[in-house]
Amino acid sequence: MPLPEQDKEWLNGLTLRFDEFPAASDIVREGEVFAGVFVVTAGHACRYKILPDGGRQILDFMFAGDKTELHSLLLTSTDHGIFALGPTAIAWINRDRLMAEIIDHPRVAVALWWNALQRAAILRERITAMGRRDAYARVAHLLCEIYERLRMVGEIVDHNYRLPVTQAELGDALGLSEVHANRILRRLQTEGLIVYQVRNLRIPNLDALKEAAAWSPTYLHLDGSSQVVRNATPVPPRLW
Amino acid sequence: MPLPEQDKEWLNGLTLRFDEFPAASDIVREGEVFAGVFVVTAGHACRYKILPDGGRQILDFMFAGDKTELHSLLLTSTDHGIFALGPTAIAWINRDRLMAEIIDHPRVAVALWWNALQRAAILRERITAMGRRDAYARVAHLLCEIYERLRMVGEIVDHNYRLPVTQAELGDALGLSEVHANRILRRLQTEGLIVYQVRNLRIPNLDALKEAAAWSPTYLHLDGSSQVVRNATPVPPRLW
DNA sequence: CGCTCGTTTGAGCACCTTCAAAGCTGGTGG
DNA sequence: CCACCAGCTTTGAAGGTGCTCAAACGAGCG
Repeated sequence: MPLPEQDKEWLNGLTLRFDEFPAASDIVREGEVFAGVFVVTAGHACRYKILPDGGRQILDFMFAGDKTELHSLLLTSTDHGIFALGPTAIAWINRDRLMAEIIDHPRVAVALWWNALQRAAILRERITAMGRRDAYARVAHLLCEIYERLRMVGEIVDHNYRLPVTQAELGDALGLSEVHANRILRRLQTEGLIVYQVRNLRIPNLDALKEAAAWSPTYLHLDGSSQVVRNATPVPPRLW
Repeated sequence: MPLPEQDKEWLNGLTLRFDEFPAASDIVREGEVFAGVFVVTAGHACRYKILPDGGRQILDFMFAGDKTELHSLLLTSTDHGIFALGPTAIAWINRDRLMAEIIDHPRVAVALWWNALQRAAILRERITAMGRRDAYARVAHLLCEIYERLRMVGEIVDHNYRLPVTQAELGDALGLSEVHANRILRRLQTEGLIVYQVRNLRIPNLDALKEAAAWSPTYLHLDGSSQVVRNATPVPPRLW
């Protein structure tokens, strides 16, 4: 996300082809040989796993600018699927050229790397929420995180964002039942912390919601990130 | 972990200095500026977070061969601490030389990269367990995972491994209370799936435990990994 | 030998689940 | 343009998994 404009354009040149997926369709199926690397250019997707008993766990969300890690080079098959929550557009990346060109674009390499570290931090925060927060704080926390992540890519309009997620999916992301996810959302609504209608979320008072979630921005590592990317690189350019 | 012997030796040459930590001590404190990269050479450590209300969440475990990701280069401060569960020895890595030498050792770069991908996969599996498995399967699942990870580094002796973890810590890792963690362990014990005494765990019938946990090895990506590392690299050598 | 830390067990309770059914809403076809 | 339909949301009621509080037991250590 925190890529300077010039590198973004350069990245466009790497695109193999664009693809679109309708709402509620699989982009990558669990267990299949990983097709390649892609970037979400618009829409909302998520990674998920299906358990033997049919249960589903949503692992994390992917918004515009998010990319798959470079699994395909090293791992033979995926351990999870990727699912388009709403209509979603992606750009498949030419792996060989990506690899080859990264040498000349240290910033991009650093950005990719930084991105992978941030994703891991998000996973750790999710674990923390699922293990040690109750359903109320957990839902509030996730809504805060999505807010901040969408804000970074300019998808927050007047404290509103689209969240094309059913309440069952929200539950699957947080380890809650559909019914309980609904009750928590209703409670947040009656308390005035959110206004959730037709898959659109409005957060009138972000600070209040963050308070309820005990949300802290540190795990997103927003501070130093873009500087690092911008200020040349901490490693010799030719390295990457 | 799946590093060929020659690269291991080479890695030894990169060590800045060795350090030892007693049981139940902090190796890295949460929020501090990240000191650097290190490898656990012996012992058992874990990453953790402390919540505002005092609750603790253990994020994952680090055994011999596990290393910190290269956070220190890109992120200004840690979002989590690292804690020595038992007496633990680590090797601090000389970052600059690591960076510089990686160029000439593509295998090592790939191994590091693969390692980061595997760690993320482990985090995703943990999320799945916490969200969609009950306490019984969750405990069994973690014990299976630790078994397999320790087996890779040769720390399983006759179906036994040391697990220098209190039951409270086990609970903190899985989102359970100390009391409930205890009850589940006792249940696994009476069912003959484990023998757990003085922080030593014996698994008489691994398949039975895996069955109880609905454990599948895919997320560890053990299959292709070492081959990839061994078979030169999928990318031009000079790249990494 | 006493002390501290960890384990074990009991009892009561709460959060969250499951099951069931009714109310909505947006999309589709007649 | 209306009616139907499918999927999503909402609400109620009952039950269970796992928590909290509390206390006893054990074991290693100074």
